Amino acid sequence: MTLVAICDLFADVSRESRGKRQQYTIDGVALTPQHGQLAVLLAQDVDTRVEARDRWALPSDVPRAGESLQATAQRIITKCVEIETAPWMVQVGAFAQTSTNALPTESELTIAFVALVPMGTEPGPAAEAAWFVLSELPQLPERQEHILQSAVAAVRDRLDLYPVAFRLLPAAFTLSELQQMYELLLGRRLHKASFRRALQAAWLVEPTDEWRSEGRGRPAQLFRYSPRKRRRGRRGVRFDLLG
Amino acid sequence: MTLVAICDLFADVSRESRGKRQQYTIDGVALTPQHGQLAVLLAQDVDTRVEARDRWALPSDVPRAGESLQATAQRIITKCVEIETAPWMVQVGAFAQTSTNALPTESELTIAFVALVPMGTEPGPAAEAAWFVLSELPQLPERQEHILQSAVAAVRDRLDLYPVAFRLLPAAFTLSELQQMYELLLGRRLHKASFRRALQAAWLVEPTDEWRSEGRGRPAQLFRYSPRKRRRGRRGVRFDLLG
DNA sequence: TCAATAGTGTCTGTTAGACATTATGGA
DNA sequence: TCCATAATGTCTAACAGACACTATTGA
Repeated sequence: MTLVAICDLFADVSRESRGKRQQYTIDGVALTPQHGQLAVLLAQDVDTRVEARDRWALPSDVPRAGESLQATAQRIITKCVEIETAPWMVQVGAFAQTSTNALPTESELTIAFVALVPMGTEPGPAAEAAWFVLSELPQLPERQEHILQSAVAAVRDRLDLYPVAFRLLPAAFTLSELQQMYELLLGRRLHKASFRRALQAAWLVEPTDEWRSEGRGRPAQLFRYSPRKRRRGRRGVRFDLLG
Repeated sequence: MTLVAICDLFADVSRESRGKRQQYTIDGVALTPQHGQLAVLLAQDVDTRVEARDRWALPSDVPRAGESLQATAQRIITKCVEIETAPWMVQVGAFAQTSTNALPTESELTIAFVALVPMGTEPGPAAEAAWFVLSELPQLPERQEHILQSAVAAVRDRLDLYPVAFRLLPAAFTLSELQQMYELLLGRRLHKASFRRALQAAWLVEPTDEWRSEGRGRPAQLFRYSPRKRRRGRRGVRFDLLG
């Protein structure tokens, strides 16, 4: 074995373990409401090769030295959207490469985070990013499709435990908007009277002095998120959802 | 730079990227009921160094070539317990090294899975493993304490969505045992009559012909898990748990 | 017999879901 | 005026939680 060969081998190993292709990456799934649906933030693939043009993918990056997973995900999202405060975010999980159909640009392992971004937030100026409603997605790598499904499911699973719907709304909103947000996240219709009664019992919102008139009907009062008590559910076990 | 120096450097990089210390590991959190509490399966640290003796830790390993994360976790768990069928298992999440307090034996990143093992399952013969009730844990690395808390929380969060309690019971059980299991997982007492009414409405169990007498009182009928319908919850939003 | 546990029947306050009604704007 | 939407009141069936009661064993 010649010295040149050893150096080549060393360079190869070094690139893999230290260089841009780390053993794992972080994927950020940013969700926002748009046209009565959920929309996800996709970025143009940074890979400049010709065959990678016009390919959309979840924003992704690797952690910097000493940077936590959550901080990395925050950085990835905030780089792609015009947002002032850090959005609500939670880890979806780790996803290994599904051995078949592996793209050369994909890392062996990725850890996905899902973030909720208020409606009306624009994609960032620097990054090549855009919102896509879930029903009109471009072609995505197989693993990213799976991550996206898991991310939406992770938000839905937390709906009745955390007030995530308010994270998707502006600071002031009408109760109809709030109900539509819950219906969007739950994927089914709710009864207006019951919804408001439950909302009142939970002491989650307070009315403002403002009213908003849109279209024909009576103007709606604006509310703001303002949790008061935390009356933990002291009811028995609900088996309805089991099975 | 001499050839020897280059070779040393190469060897160092190579060990990190390919050798036994991978960039990520899989941790398995096996839970079982024991003495009215949850118990976790811990293994003796495989590290044979003197200072690592008598150190208990979560069973852990790295994926083999082409092995999925879930399959790796299954292998880790089934190696440590006397179990016939694969237990219920779900991913808890990815945990990076908390930069400070990093032990040299810990990988940079670990992906934790939690498994529910039926009561009475014995630790495996080959492995140096044992059950520890959560209130009497030995000293664990800081990150493993955190993983353990997250694993228990992950199971509790799924309690009202999936019938996980049955995974902790033998095939035949009394309704009192089932109620105790729910009380153990929920961390609070339930009302007997309400519990049974909800159970009957959910069509989750069916009675067997057997009865079991333990101690003084009237013998209890044995039931088995047998989900019939899946009456998805068509009720409104419960805000009690929000806030 | 007493003690202890299993299992069931009944009552009541609460609430989800449905329906109806009033209020208030725009077309 | 008609229509559309907001907001609220009322009714009912269902259910959670509580209590009481019966049933069946061991001590």
